[in-house]
Amino acid sequence: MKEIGTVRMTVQRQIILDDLRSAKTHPTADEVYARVRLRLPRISLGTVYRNLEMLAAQGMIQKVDTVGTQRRFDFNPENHHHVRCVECGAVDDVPPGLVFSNEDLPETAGEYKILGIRIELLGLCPRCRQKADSSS
Amino acid sequence: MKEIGTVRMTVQRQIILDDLRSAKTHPTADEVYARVRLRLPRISLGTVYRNLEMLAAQGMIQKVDTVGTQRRFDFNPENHHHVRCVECGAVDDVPPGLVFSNEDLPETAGEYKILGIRIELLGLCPRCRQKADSSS
DNA sequence: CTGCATGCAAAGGGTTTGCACCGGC
DNA sequence: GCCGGTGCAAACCCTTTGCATGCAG
Repeated sequence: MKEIGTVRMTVQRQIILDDLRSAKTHPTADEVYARVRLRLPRISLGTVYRNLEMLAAQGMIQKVDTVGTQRRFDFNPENHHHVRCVECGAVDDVPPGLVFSNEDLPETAGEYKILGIRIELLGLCPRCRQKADSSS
Repeated sequence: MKEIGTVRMTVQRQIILDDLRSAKTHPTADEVYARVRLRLPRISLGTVYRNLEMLAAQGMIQKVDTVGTQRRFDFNPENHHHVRCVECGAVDDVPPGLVFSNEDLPETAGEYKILGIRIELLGLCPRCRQKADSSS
């Protein structure tokens, strides 16, 4: 168990958090980097990664891990699921209760003790849906 | 839509498939590589990747994508979920029907048209469970 | 013979890290 | 002033790819 010392609120961290909260999307680290750089031209990508990771560890934001693609981040730390567009990679929130609520979690599965579940819906976003319709 | 030509059954592909089917675990590409090399010392890791990918595309095996870790492969191509041990990374099958059956899939979520779902249970394997108990 | 598959090695892409300096508290 | 944070660049790690050669059908 590693003890964490004091967490400082640096300008960088503040602006990263601001950006995430105001964008209300699910950006990747480099998208955050690109935007934050407009306000803080000398910030480094490493710092962005470090801060996103740390903010997630503090429970102030949430990591959205998706398989085979870049990690994304969510300003909303509440536990909820995500949909990913298989065409364009867009990620959005799933209305709560739609597919699985945590009460449904079994205590064990086979010989495993269950601690959590990761769910990722795959689908077509409105935009790509239209494109698919009009091209068929 | 890319047309696939004839798929040949090479020695390499046969042995990789054999290995996966007899191991009945969920190995990573390099674990397969290590074992197959005992029988085929000159095989390359690239070939292992290419074949695993191809066998999965043919529906003869299944990819087990887990977030933030190495990809794993499953000799069983049937659609089923997996549990991953958060301690040691071990991956096992979840008894069918335990958490979610595909009939439960909604057609839409928000504005997205739903095509599929990826579920990954997180837990403690029997071994790590014991370790945790005895150390507390 | 044809063209898919292989071995090798290099490139790729996202993420992490070592280090010296910087700046919150 | 102390110690966590930063910028920079290099390292990492898994996976993919280009290319000349090999071999299945």
